[in-house]
Amino acid sequence: MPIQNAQVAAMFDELADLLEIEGANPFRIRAYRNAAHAIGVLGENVEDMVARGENLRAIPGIGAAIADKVIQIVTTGRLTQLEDLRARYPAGLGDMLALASLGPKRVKALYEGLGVSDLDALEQAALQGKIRELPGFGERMEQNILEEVERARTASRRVLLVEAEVLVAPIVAHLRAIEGVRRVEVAGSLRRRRETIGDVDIVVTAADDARVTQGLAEYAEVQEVEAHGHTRASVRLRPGLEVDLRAMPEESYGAALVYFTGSKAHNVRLRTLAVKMNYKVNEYGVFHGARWLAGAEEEDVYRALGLPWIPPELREDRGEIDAALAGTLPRLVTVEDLRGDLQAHTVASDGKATLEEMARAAQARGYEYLAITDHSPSLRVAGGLEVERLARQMDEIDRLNETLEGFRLLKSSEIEILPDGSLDLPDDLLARLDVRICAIHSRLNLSREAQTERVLRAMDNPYFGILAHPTERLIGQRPPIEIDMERVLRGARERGCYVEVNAQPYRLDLDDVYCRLAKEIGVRVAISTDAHSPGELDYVRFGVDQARRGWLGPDDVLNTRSWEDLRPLLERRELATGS
DNA sequence: GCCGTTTTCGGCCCGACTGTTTTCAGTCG
Repeated sequence: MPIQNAQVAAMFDELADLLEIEGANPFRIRAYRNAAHAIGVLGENVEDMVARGENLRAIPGIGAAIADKVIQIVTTGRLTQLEDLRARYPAGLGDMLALASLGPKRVKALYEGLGVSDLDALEQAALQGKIRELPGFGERMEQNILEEVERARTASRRVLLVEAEVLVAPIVAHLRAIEGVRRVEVAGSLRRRRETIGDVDIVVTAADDARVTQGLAEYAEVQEVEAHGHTRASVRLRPGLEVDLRAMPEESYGAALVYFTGSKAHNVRLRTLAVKMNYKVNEYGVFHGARWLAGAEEEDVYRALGLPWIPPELREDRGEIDAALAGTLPRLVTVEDLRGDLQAHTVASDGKATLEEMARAAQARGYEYLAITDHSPSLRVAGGLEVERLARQMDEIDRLNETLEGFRLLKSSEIEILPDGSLDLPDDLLARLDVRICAIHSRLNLSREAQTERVLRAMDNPYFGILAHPTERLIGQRPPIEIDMERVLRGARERGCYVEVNAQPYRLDLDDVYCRLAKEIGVRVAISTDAHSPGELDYVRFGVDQARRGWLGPDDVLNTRSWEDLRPLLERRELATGS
C-alpha cells in the first residue's frame, strides 16, 4: 500500500505530540512539527522521491535524522521511535490533547496524577471532583474540561469555504452597523481561501473597542461566548463555527491583518526574517527596539521587511517569502481574467436550465464562450446523451450561436473514461466537438496502478482534451481516488492534454497543491464551474481561489484566452496526428 | 532536531487570555 505525504506528516505530528507529553526539548519538537508541515505541503510524493533516490535533505526543515525516519516510514510503513512512544503513552491522550484547556503539561499531569488516559476516564474524574485537587488545576478548569469533553464528542467538522462565507457575511454586516466601527475585515483561513474553514477571524478598528467585542457577544446567532475581553472576543455560532474578533488601534490595522490572516507558519517565517534584521514583528507593527516602524497597512508591514505585499492565498509557508525576497512572486490569476467557462450542463442531462438560459447567463457575466458538456451515454443516472441526442444538441447549438452576438456556445461533452481506458463516444463524433472534457464517474476503487493506467490510456486517444475533476474527491464525504497524479500530469504534458480545476465548492479538484504541481510540470488547467444552473456559474471564484493558492497565473489557465487563442491549443494534437 | 553572507555551536516568534495564582504557567492562535 503506497503511503501519502499526509500520512507521513501525521506520523511526525503525532511524534511531536507524544514528545511534548514526555517533556522533550521544545526545539526538537518544533523540528518535527516543521518537518510535518514541510512534507504536508510538498507537491511531490516523498515515497516517490525515496524510490528515485533523491536527497530528502533538500527539503527545508528536513535534516539527516528526519530524512532517515522518512525513509524508514516509506519503506516499512512504520516508525520505531513513534511505536516506542505509543507503547508508553495510551492512544487516548491524543484526544485529550485536542481539548482547548489541555496541552501537553496538563495531559501529563492528569495521566500521571490520576491515571486518566482517555476522554471517558477524564469525564469521570471531573464528575468525581478529582481534577480540582491536582496542583495547578481548580474547580473552574474541571468545569471547562467537562464542557470540552462534551463538545469534542459532538464536534462538527470544518465547514466548507462556501458555507463559512454564508455564515460570516451577516456577522460582518452586523459589526459594520455598530456605531464608531471603521474597518471590518475577515482574516484567517477564510481570507487565505482555504477549501475548508475551522474558525473565523475578524479584525476591526473602532472608536470604542469594547463596544465592538460586546456587539459580537450579543450577535443573535451566538450560541456561546467563549472569551470576552476589552479588545478581543471569541464566540461559538450555533452551527459549531467559532468566530474570533480582535479590535485594534488604527495604526496597527495592517499588522493585525497580517497576524490574523496567517498562516501561523507564514507568520513565523516573517518574524524570523525580522529578527535577522534586528526588528520585531507583532500584531501591533514592525519595531526596531521600542521604535514603531510600520503597521497601518499590510503593504507597510511587508515593505518594512524588504518584501512586496504577498497575496493572502500564498501565505502558507510554501516558499512565498523566498520568492518575495527574490522578486519572483507570480502575478496570480483573477476572476476578471477569465473569458469563458469550459464545463456546464443543461436539462438535456442533469442540469436545471436550457441551452439558451445558460448561454444568456454566461454572456451576462461578460464571458465570450461557454462549453456545454452534458454527460455521455454510459452515465445513465445523469441522463447521459446518446449519440443521436448529442448530434441534435450540436445542431441546436449551431442555430443558437447564429442569434448570439459576441458570444458562442461550444459543442462539448463530459465524456466517460470507461474502466478499460476507452472513451464513451465514437471518434467521428469526438472529432466534431469543440472541446472534450473527459472524466471518471465509476469504478472509483481501482488500484493506484490500474487507475493511473486507465487515465493514461484514455489520454492516448488523440481526442482526449481536459481531464475533469481528476481525483473525484468530495470534500468531507469521499476521499480522492487512488491515482499517481504526478504520472498523470507528466502524461498529460507529453500528450498535449490538460486538467481541470473544478470549482464546485464541495469538489475543488484539482486542489491547490496539485495545481502547483501541474504548473511545475507544465500542464495548463481549465478553471470550470461544472455549473448545473445559471447561478452556479458564480462558483468560478472558488476555482480561482484554489488556482491562486497553487500559484497559477493567467498564462497557466486555458480559459483566460479568447476562443481564437484557445482553439489551437485544444486542436494541436489532432493536427499533429493528421486526424 | 535544524540551520548558518553575523554562527558548524548556540541559537530557535510573540502577545492575550485564563485560571491558578500572590507573581506566573499553560495554552492558543
